Amino acid sequence: MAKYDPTAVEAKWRARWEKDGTDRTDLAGAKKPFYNLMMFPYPSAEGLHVGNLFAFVGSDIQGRHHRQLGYDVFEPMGFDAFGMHSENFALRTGRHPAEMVPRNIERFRESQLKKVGLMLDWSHQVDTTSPEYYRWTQWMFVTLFKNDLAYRKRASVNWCPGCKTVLAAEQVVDGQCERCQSVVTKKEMAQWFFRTTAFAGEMLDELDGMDWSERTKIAQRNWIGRSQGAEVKFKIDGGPEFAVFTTRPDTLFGATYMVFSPEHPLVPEITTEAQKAEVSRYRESCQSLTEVERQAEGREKTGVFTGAHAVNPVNDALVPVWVADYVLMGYGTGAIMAVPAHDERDHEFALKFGLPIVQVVDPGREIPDVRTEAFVGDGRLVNSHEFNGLEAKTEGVFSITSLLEKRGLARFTTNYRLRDWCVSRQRYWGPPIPIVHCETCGPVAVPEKDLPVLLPKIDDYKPDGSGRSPLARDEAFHKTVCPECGGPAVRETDVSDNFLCSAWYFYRYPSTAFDDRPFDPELTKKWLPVDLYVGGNEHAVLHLLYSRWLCRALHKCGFLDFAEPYKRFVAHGMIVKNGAKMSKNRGNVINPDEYIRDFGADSFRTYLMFMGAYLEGGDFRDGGVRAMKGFLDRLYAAVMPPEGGTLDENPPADPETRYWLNSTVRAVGADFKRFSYNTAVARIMELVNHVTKNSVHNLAVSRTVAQLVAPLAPHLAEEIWESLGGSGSVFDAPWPVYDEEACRRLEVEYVVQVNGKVRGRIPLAAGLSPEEIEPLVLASEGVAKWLEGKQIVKKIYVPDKLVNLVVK
RNA sequence: GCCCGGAUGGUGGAAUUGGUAGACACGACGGACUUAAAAUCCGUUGACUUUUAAGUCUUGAGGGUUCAAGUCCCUCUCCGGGUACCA
Repeated sequence: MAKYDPTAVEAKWRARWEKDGTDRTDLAGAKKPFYNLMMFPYPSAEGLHVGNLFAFVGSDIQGRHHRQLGYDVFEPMGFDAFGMHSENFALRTGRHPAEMVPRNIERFRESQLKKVGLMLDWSHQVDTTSPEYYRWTQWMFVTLFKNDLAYRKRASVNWCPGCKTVLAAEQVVDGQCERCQSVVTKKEMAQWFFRTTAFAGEMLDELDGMDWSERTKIAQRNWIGRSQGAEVKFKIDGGPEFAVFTTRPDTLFGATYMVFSPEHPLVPEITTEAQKAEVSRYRESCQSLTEVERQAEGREKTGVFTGAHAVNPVNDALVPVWVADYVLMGYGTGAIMAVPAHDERDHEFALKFGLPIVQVVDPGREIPDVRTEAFVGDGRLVNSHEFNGLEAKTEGVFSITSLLEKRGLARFTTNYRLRDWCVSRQRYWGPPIPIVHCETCGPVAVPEKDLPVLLPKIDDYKPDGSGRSPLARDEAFHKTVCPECGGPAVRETDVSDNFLCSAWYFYRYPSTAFDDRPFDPELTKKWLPVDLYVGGNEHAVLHLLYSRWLCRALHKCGFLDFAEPYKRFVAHGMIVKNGAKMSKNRGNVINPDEYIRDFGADSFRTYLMFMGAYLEGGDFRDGGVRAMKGFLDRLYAAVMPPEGGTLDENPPADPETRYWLNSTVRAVGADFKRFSYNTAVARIMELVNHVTKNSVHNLAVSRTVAQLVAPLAPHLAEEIWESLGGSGSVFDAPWPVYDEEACRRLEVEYVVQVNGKVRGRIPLAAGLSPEEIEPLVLASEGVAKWLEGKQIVKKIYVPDKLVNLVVK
């Protein structure tokens, strides 16, 4: 059998594409722009992971197929090279990130990415660590600062003792640092924040109409977490007023105590002399608790009494005020009214500390005693004086809130779970935050003309845990003058979270040629928002959330005329090996390089896509790539002229061949459209099987096969296309048009069921009427015996498919 | 706990709107070629009863709707992912 040599063929086409500029896009001249974006990788020292390739290939197929459909596809690539992943590795190996990173990038691009056969336009590469890029990352910061979307505040923040830096809420996973798995603690520090909460409501509302994978939207919805309720005003007996947030204002009469978060600023003020020592001891102990300790499964509630009492505004009842860490300062007002009868957490707390439990909701059915178990459900109010009989509901807007609002005791309000994005990092390997602290002017933005604030190359870049970046040790870096008053000043020494670098990289790709603006308005108008973004769902509440927020911010500031960065986002699945998640610990990580070397990129790509459903994920099996090489060999042999022969240049005449050809074109096109790559490969296999079995040697058939397989196996497809005299690149040949008529079979096999059980199959001409079919069915052998002595009470006909006879 | 996915042969996985379950592969078995092996090609391959032929069963478990259920509805089990004291 004629085989092809992937090493030679792939090298040939890599060189050809590069020479001809096949993968480069004329951005200014494009008529039908299609911006095909994939999530850029961070250039780790380990090299590209098979998961990266799975993601990239699935995206590349979309890019290549859109090109076949006549679009001008722009498919760029870059490197997300700032951040702790690179820096931690550098620290471990003792190599400076400034030297290690460029080498990693080089290796990623030249030895790996370029060998995969991705249709990447390398003339627009982006590297987030280059000053030409991070100059504009800093510009983003300055722009946000000037528009009051970036601010500095002292707050209790997540501190990773391993990485010795603060982290955003999104980077704390199960109480641990996303990068190094250290247990995260709380630390009170002054930090830079972006006002992500400012757009929480609109970002949530916008989700409904967005063309995104549903599970990604659900994750964002939960993370933003809207809850509607009321803020109710209480007063400390003989002290200040304070507000609580509740989604159950209807249960106001059931509030038997109040709880303040340990960090609540009113706590020291209201605590009585007698309780001072105990309260301050408790507050200190909360500070030192880690997230893991605080949230430990089944952890008992803790808290202390402040000695103060609050006045319930509806009945003037005095209730004790407690401090407890189950109330969080970062949510609502940092204080709650506790209704132990109708809230599980309050109930647990009340039981432990012997606080009263008053039932105010009557569900109208038998329930356990609220003294032993909280009742959380709908019903009617009781023990609530003038509110008795009103509807009580666990969610929604209640009439009772309006009543309270009229009396000035409460107001409707909406709270979001989302927190402002903490963006400062006490680390070295990131873009310095472009702010200067001046004693007289306060924090001042570095003027745009002075950007970038260059990251100095320092040898001692180890974080010291002091709560300040290693840059704070470099006086030459931070000693400066105030851009406003000219007085002595110090630079901000923290660097930005690297999620800021990745929140805007796709605006930069089209505009890499411009050094006087982050993105060119004309090109941006033409190419953005991104047409299709394919990536992993693990970024649902990180990169995808941040980049949506930044887009909205830039839109509000007048730099973009759209508020959503991606027209469509598709989340691919995760790939596992032999049923188990891949990890270094398990030692079952796949090295893509070896497979590509041994079997070729085309076989590897096609196998990755055949393995399972792209959107669900797949299971990588060892023999798979080899088997796929076997298929591509068979495909090659099937479509090339037979030994000593030629291909028929007439259109195929045989109806069977016409059927297979046309229906495969139809099916593969539909499969590409819905990311169903595994079935697309199966369809092509069926067509190839037909061609082989029937020795079809036909030019049109062969060329079509090359086009069908091209997005999957681009090198091989080009090789076949060229050998068969096709002009130009196979990707510039218009996608074949199928003939609907030829997709129909002339003869079909009817399934005959009796009472829903299959009793026979008869081949019949397609398109017959029930009347024409009936006698043939009744007479057919195998069916007749099931009808003997029975009466047909119903007949169901499904055209060209099935007859079901219901008998008695 | 809550929110999403899943569960189909020995294995990975197919199955547009309910209409032939197991497409397409892998593996296994048998055969051809070969001194032999590899490679390649051809055939068989859900389970059970049984000699053929035929029949029965079969999409995690149990119920239901329907002429017809992997697909729709209810209850439950297990697995994967996300999230977690958010008032």
